[in-house]
Amino acid sequence: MVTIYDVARHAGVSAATVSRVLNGHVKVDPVLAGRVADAVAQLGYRRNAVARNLRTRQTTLWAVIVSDVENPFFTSMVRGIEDVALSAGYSVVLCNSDENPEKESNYIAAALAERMAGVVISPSSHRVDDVELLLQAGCPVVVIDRELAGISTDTVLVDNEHGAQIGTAHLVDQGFRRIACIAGPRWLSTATQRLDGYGKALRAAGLPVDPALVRHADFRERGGYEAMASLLDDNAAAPPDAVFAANNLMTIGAMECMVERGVAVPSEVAIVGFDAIPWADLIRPTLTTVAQPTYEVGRRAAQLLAKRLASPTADPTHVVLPTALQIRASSIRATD
Amino acid sequence: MVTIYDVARHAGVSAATVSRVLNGHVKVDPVLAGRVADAVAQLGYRRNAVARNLRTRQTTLWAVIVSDVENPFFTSMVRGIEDVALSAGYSVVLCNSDENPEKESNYIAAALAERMAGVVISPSSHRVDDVELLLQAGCPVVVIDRELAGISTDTVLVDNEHGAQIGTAHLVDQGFRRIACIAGPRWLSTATQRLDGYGKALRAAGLPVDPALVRHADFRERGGYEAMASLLDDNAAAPPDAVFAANNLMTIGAMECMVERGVAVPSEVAIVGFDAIPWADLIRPTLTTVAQPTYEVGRRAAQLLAKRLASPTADPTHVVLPTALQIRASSIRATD
DNA sequence: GTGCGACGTCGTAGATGGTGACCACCCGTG
DNA sequence: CACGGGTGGTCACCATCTACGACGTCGCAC
Repeated sequence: MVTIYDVARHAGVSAATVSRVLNGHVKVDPVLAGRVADAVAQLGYRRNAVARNLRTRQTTLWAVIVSDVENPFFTSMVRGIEDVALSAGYSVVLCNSDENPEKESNYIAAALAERMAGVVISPSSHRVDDVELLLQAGCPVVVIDRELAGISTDTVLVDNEHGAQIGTAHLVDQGFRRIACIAGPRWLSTATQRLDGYGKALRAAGLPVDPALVRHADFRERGGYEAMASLLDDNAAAPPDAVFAANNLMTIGAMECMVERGVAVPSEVAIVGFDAIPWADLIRPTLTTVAQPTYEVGRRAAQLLAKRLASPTADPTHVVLPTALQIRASSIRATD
Repeated sequence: MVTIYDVARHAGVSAATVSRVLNGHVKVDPVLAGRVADAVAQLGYRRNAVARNLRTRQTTLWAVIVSDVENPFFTSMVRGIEDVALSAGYSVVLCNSDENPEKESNYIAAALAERMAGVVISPSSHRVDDVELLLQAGCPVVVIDRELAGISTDTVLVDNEHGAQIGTAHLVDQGFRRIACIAGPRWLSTATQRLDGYGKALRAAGLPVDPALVRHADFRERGGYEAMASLLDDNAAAPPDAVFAANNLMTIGAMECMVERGVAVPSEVAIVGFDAIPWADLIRPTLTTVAQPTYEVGRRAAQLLAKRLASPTADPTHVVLPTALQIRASSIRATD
């Protein structure tokens, strides 16, 4: 591997001058600069970021730790982060914690060990100590999608409670009365807030919140499927006439369960899901969803991180983005 | 940030001894080792991977450069890579080249600069020089999904030609005669091989390959949509009765175009897509696809990379995995 | 019991590649 | 000739690893 010294020798200057040419924040005689540039090209020199990072005590890498790369919600967000990061001169490395706190811990340790410039994380765990570690080490963190209690960082969330409320209220408006909820894991703020929104909408309509109509699952397709199956099995006497599913993959799972069992949607059971679903227009019936501005969540998070790197001591910013109900066929009550 | 010297001082030993305890491949007096471990715990020491990477001239990071994170095909593959990498002691960082050769170049430069241990790449460009750079620098590369001509690396592909052939032949078997093809970018091996398979199936059935029924698009949803629109517009006199779409997102796009225009699938135009599509069972009609073993592609690629790191001089391995036709409703000819 | 050699363990010091503060030098100008 | 601004070289430093050498201990032989 060719080093800066090889370049210096080849160009007949000192290594420091090569470094100056490479970084460009100090003036160098154009003649020498030219010789250096030639030497770099001829030798095929590429600077060693590892050595550079060690000396400068900083890197240009951002770690983005998402809880499920296979969920289109997160990949769209990543695109938003990337676009901002690249234009700010940073590179994004994506880490998939797979809803697994242990993997998440490992990636945080790696981010710390590699002295990454910053971290954007959608926490898979409600534990706060790993993130605390990052902050103690002076590594800026932006928390997205999921709130982390008891810790003060820049945050970008969406209005989960309100989104769930309008989604559920829409079902109420349509005349459904036994509205079930497939909620997420109890320890995730997104899950509890969406469950709260569901409850609020029911109470606002004077409807009871029946525990028999609420299931907690894991935000995965399989979990949604099983929750739906359990809702149908356990309420055979008085089945739900509608379901509010707290994320996209669980909505899919619930749909698959109903298709498999021949439950007609929406005439027997209507459904509204949280999170947009790719090609929702092709699914029959088309799915009513509470859409989040996923790309925008990523973009804002990246902007916050860039700003924090510029001024580390500013007060944490909390951004809450709005959701929007997109009404399609799956939630429309058949007119008798 | 606490360094190995701080630990050494605290434990009353030399930094070298701390290093030995940390790495564990040299014997150290258990008493000293214990003191070191205590000091590490008390001070909250975390070793600086940057310095370590510099000194050892190696890292434990793999760069996985995919051409589109938003395509479920790639994310599933990434999971396969991850699972192997983690169990082999490596961490995976995911880079999204977004089908953009320039971004790809940047990420390769970053992988090189950061001296990553290895790279798994699904090339967005047919240019070979960037990958050549990696190889010259001694960084092992595994190419996946797309062939890179004129370069010798470990490779994991699927049998694109055969997959396309059985997909198209299935349409022929169903009695369709004007079978169009929405092909991918001309410079991607996956695209040309699938187009070849399409042609082969037609010729085997004694059908002509009509250029008016072939469109090249960009493997994106939008591209599939536009290609379908163009196929319908330009062949208004004698429209295609079936379409073979060369990847998942373009299949979706083509479907959306047909839904929008009220073209009935499969009675007016049937469709078969390459690549599985998530929740294909929920789409109406359900989609016939040529499925690839995506997770397995990732797993095998990771295994090859791990093996290459162990023995860098072994001959390159080429793995070709089979595809399988999954027949659903979108390709079934209505019986008159 | 003493001396010597072997072995095991630890510390010292140099190396890894690059950066930047500091200093010396050159040249132009007053 | 003195002064100063601009340039380039020297060298210390970033945090860690490891080759080498030193030292202590133990065993064995005389």
